[in-house]
Amino acid sequence: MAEKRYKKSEITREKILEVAEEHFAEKGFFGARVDEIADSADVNKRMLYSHFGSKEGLYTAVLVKTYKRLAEFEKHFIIEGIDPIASIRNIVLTSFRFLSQNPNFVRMLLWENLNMAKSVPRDELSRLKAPSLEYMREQIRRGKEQGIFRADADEFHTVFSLMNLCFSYFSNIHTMSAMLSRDMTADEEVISRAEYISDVIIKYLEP
Amino acid sequence: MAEKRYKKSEITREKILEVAEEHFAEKGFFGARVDEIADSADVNKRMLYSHFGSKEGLYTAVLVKTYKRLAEFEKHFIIEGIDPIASIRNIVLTSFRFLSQNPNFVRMLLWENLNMAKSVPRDELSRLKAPSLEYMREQIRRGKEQGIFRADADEFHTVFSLMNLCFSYFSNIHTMSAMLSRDMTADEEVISRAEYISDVIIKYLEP
DNA sequence: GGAGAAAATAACCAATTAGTTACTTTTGGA
DNA sequence: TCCAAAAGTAACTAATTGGTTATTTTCTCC
Repeated sequence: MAEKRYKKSEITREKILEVAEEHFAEKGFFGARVDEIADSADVNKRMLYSHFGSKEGLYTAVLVKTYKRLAEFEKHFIIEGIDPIASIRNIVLTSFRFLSQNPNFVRMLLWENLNMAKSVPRDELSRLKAPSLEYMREQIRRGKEQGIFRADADEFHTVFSLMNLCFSYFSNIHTMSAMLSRDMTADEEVISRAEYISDVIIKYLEP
Repeated sequence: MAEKRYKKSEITREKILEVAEEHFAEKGFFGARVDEIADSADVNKRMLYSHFGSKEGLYTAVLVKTYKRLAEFEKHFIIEGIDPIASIRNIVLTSFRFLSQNPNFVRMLLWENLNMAKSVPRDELSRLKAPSLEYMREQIRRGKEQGIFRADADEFHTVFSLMNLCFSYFSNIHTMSAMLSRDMTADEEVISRAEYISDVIIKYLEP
């Protein structure tokens, strides 16, 4: 049972990671404080450093963990034996489900986007390239072959728009709610938004 | 000429503001350093404080200035005497022009969105509510009245989508370029994107 | 041209920050 | 039972940070 030895260390590590995710998602890399993370996790700062080496090391670990959740979720995008239109609706709904369940993912991605090309090199993360993107494109292609979608519909831009529409709903929800004077966090609002996005995309694709 | 007195002070103020915008847009409120801003502006830190009171005061001043640029630009959204379809194309193109010319605006808005409800209270800014939003909605309504657009097209969601599609192109351009392995900063790419967005929106609105 | 106020400077301060060191406690296997 | 290694603690450090003070320079108006 060599693996089980000092299991408590692993628990501490997980606890730090969990708390750190909240802090980094909330305040970003520069806004988050190492001492605060250690305190919130009820762990000595020393342990944080022995596990992750530095603030940056901890941040990267959080980022990897966050991205992994998306990778694991991607299987839900794929449903066999449904028509391309249903497939697109499923992609939108699945994206909405993931994004609403993972607000930290949304925020971490936004921070990353803003801090890009700075301080922290994240080579391994730059090859994110979710496989589901290629899947979406396939669905459009399949629809074209079946004559359900226009042959001249732009596949690249459509996939890009679909992603943007889903993501930006969650990333701008607060600013937009204020700007448009309409609370968009309500459940029925979220669902109606997902439907609308599917409608727009499908209408564009249709002949 | 009492106003002209000590004009140099005003020049210093502008210089600080200009440099601070670059720093805050680049690194955000927490990432930017007061000393660096003062150094870059070739100005003594003391002057920065006598003009703006605090780091927060300076940040708010930059934010106000940035937002004002949008307010001034909004007139370009409005063109009299064109049909609703041309109007929507103009709105998209104008948004693209503004956003590509004001990368700092894009970044400041992203930082604001992430820091929202934190530390810095910005009451006066929360009532941003660009009047052009109402104008967009009017154009859709006008199209409906003329029978060019579907009567049951969702006005709110469409305005929201149009904004999101335009904004997210510029806010995610780097992440997305990497993810989709396609450099989207190139000029012809930007133009084709604007056209695509108009197409999607118009196709949704058409009967 | 000199008086007085505003603008500008440099050196300083107190608080906070990421990161470390020297030390004690716990653990699992022999 | 004992011991070596790992886990954990608390106090410390050096650097950085936003912000200030005491002082000198510059400018406008009489």
